[in-house]
Amino acid sequence: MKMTMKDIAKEANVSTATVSHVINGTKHISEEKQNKIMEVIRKYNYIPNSTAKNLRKQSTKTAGLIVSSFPDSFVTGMVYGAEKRAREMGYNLLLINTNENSSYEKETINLLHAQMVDGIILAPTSSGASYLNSFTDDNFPIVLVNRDDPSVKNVPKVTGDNYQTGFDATTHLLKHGYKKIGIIYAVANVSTTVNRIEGYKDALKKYHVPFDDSFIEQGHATVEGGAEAVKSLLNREKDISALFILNDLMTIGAISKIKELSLRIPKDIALMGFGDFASANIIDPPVTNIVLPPETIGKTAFDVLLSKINNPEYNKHIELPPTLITRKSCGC
Amino acid sequence: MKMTMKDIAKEANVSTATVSHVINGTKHISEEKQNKIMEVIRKYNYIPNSTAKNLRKQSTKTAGLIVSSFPDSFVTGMVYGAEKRAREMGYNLLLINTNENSSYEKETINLLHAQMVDGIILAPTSSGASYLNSFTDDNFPIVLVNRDDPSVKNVPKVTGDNYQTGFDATTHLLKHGYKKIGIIYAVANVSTTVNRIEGYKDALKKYHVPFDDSFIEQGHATVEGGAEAVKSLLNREKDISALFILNDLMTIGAISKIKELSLRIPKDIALMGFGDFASANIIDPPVTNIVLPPETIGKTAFDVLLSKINNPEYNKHIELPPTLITRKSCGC
DNA sequence: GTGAAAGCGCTAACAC
DNA sequence: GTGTTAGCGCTTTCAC
Repeated sequence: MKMTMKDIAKEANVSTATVSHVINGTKHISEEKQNKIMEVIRKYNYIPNSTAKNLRKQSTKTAGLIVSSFPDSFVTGMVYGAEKRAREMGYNLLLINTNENSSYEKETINLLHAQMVDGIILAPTSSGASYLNSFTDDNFPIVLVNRDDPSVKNVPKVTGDNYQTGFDATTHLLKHGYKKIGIIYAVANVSTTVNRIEGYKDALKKYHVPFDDSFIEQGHATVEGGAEAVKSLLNREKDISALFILNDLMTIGAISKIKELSLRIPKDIALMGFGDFASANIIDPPVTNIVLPPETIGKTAFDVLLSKINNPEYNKHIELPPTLITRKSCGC
Repeated sequence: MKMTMKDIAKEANVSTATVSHVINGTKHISEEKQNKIMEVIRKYNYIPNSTAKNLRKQSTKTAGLIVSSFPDSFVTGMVYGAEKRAREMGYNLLLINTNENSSYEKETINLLHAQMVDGIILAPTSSGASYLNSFTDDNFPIVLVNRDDPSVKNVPKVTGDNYQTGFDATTHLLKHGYKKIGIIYAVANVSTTVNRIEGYKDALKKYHVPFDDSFIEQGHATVEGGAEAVKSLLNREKDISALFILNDLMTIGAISKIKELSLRIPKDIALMGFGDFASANIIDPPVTNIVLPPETIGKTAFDVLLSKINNPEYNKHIELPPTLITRKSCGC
């Protein structure tokens, strides 16, 4: 049978107030009653009903984590970091995957806003998140993660430094002498993609290499998508000598296609991937990647959410730097 | 300002009951009042407080998904399948990762049991889950996923057929003529490992190959762990001619180590991996894997949870069959 | 130190 | 067709 605090109180011959106080340590209760109450609690294995507690306290100690592309290895890492941190801090995490579906995203936020959650960590879809302003204006704690959206005001953000990522990756390729550098990306109109391309452009500019937007190709964020993107890009631009690929699955697909085309890496075409997938080192040749720390981003996002919950004025933008892991595919 | 149903009722000159009925469609309300109410609701962008609703209805429309090793690609796939299905069915998912920590698992289940969740999908740790019986006896809906634990009664289960996985993988290697087949695994005392090894033994028996338990090696479920396990196994058993590796990251580590040892795959040592990782096809040689469908397992687990919620007597064990993806590493 | 009781925001039985 | 109201299980103010 399901026990309530009332039942416990009755059996211990005290009031519910007293029971509540010993459970939460909110007031000093005589040792005698305390012992008696704990005994009854243990006897029935009683656990207070969180729903009732939540209603009363207007807080659920759970946060929403809304991502838009799962399972992508980067996103998975973020989820891991956030979940771990949440747990450490006594929170639970509601995981929602919107699959880049913006109207589902809105719906979800509305739902979670209705008290199910103390705050939300959101990796927005590509459709823009300015509708969030009605929530943030209301001081509902939201933090933007991974993807930035400048149109949302009054939110803290945790992202990787995608501009620097694009800049460093491109510079590295440029230093190896490659000038015709293609880019393959998956999701348009998100800061991760846009900023990396900005960095790419600026690196080209610095090296006086003209920018050509037909060197940029979009594809699906899958192995097959990467293969197809390479094919269509190389078909159009035959003298591309290096590739910067913004997604790990696509990198794998790209390598597959390049080998199929009997092109040699890096001799005929050099390769720079994004995100450090496990097999990067045993592929022939080992693939050079530029990485952003997904787990740290997730963990930090949760910390930032907590800051925002405790201080509505907290609106920092934390940007984590990239790391270049050089192996052979870039010509190193 | 935060609106309540009472506020809406007052502004629309009706009772809260009427508001509730138009929101939930639980009774027929005159079109006139209905319109008025909807208008007020929209005006304030009102959303009913779920906590209050949950308390009243004794149901939260959220389920707990407790996994013990995240982010492992198999687990990630399961999470994806379950989350997707939950969403389709109007449920939310609370994701918890116990990191193989059994006492944290217990704690979590206690917590979630206290009304935060309508049921739980659990991939138990290796420490045994018989303590669950106190919950399942109470008809709290729990489904075991991925890892089976026969000591838990009155639960439905969704797993891969791990016995068949071990049997088929081993048989395939045997048919290629390999007799000295090593096994590398990560987690001891879980059905996934134990049953695959059972299948391995039975396959050996069928081919009249003696079983030798020093052919079995444990390691960490990481790239490095796989490398080390291969090293120590090959050090001990020099005439091993094939390897069955139960975890994808370990497979990658193993390949790395084998190449480092200047051994050729499959000539010197054949390889059978588990789980179809993206790069399997572009590694040299492409690696043969036996796979169980993580996404289907996750999706099915959620369906089964729903069945269990609706029918406390539902206790089926659904076992999904493996698929062999033959490439080159096995000698094919 | 302890208890009575109000009230969090909703649903649903019941009355009209 | 609509309103009144009890009550879900807890926390917390206020008396004592």
